[in-house]
Amino acid sequence: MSRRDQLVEHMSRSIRESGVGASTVEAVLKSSDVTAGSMYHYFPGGKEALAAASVETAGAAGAALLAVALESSPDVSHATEVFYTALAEEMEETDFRYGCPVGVPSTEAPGIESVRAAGASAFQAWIDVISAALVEQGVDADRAESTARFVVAAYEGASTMARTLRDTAVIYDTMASVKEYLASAEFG
Amino acid sequence: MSRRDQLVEHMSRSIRESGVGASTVEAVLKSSDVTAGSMYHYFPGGKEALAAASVETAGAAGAALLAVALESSPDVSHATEVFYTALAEEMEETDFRYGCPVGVPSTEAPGIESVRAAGASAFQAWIDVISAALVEQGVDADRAESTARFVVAAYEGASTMARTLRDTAVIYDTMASVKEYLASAEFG
DNA sequence: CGTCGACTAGAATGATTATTCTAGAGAGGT
DNA sequence: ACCTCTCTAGAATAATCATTCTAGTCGACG
Repeated sequence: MSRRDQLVEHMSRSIRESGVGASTVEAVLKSSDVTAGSMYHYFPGGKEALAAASVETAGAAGAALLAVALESSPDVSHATEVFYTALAEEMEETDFRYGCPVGVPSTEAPGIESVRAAGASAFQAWIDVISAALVEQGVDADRAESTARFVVAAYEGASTMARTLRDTAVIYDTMASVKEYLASAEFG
Repeated sequence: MSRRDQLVEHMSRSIRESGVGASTVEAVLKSSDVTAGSMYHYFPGGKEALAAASVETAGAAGAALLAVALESSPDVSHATEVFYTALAEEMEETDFRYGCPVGVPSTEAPGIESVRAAGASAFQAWIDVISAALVEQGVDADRAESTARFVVAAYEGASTMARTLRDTAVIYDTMASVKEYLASAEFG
């Protein structure tokens, strides 16, 4: 793993835990065992550029994961179950320490334009993948797009609330409602 | 308005815009025209205590607003429309600058225990108000509670995404889905 | 072998920050 | 008038941070 990737990885972890504002490059350098010189070689834009890169990387990884899941089993309702369950399990395993690597910076630091733009690309990519799967299931394009937006929004909100309430119930409840919605509305 | 309230107000605004981590007491002091001595008189716990107080205040205000809205017209679907529409309009009016005063710190800084606890109280209070209104509408208690959790989660996620995408479409789409869900599921 | 360019080390710098401290103003009671 | 208690002022402090700088190392390639 290159030093650049190490930096991105550790910055992402720090952002998931504490957000961009409270993440320090000093801590990231230490935990990733990279020196300042190296970091400013790869990221002349400094902390902001590193944060944006970490959002971008996480966004792409999420989109890839979604795409793979929906490829092997194109049922959006089933994919919903898989992703929400994975989220709930990770929350419990990590004692609710980590938020979404895209959702956290997007909520906290959209004032940093490069971070906001990376978050927007990520969200849109996720929406596109889900929307395409819905279209595949016979939903018309407009409704697929708006449904996909709703699905991602519900997921992000559930993640935030679970971490704050320190309880996965909101994840399972939201999952159940989204699935009910998909069952009742998409094929009606 | 007391100096204490000024501090809470300006800290809340700063958090909504930039999160807790990137909010500085220096800036809050300056914008609220209060000196450091006064602040540490009211908040011996410093920045963290001020942030927690601002989350608590915003949570109570939100619960009161919800309660009033649901009292005058106890239809949860209608209240949903009112709140989502208000959110979308505020987003446009303020150029997507401000996030939810409870959701932002809860997403970013649940690692600060006092902030997390204040956020949890706020979310639970909102859930309780909505749940009570659903029970009033004839929904059984368990289902009311889990539906309320879903409603709040969807709202928070929509707020985050709208700010990042700089587009209110996700708010209206999420609102439509939540309303459809309420219509199809709660009285079935 | 030598040189060039990519990459690294890590101390130094300068700015920003939260917090503390000392001193005192002002109201309200006695 | 005087005392006391709450609150305010604002400079001083000490720590932390992002970034820059100088001086390299190392490998590839002529």
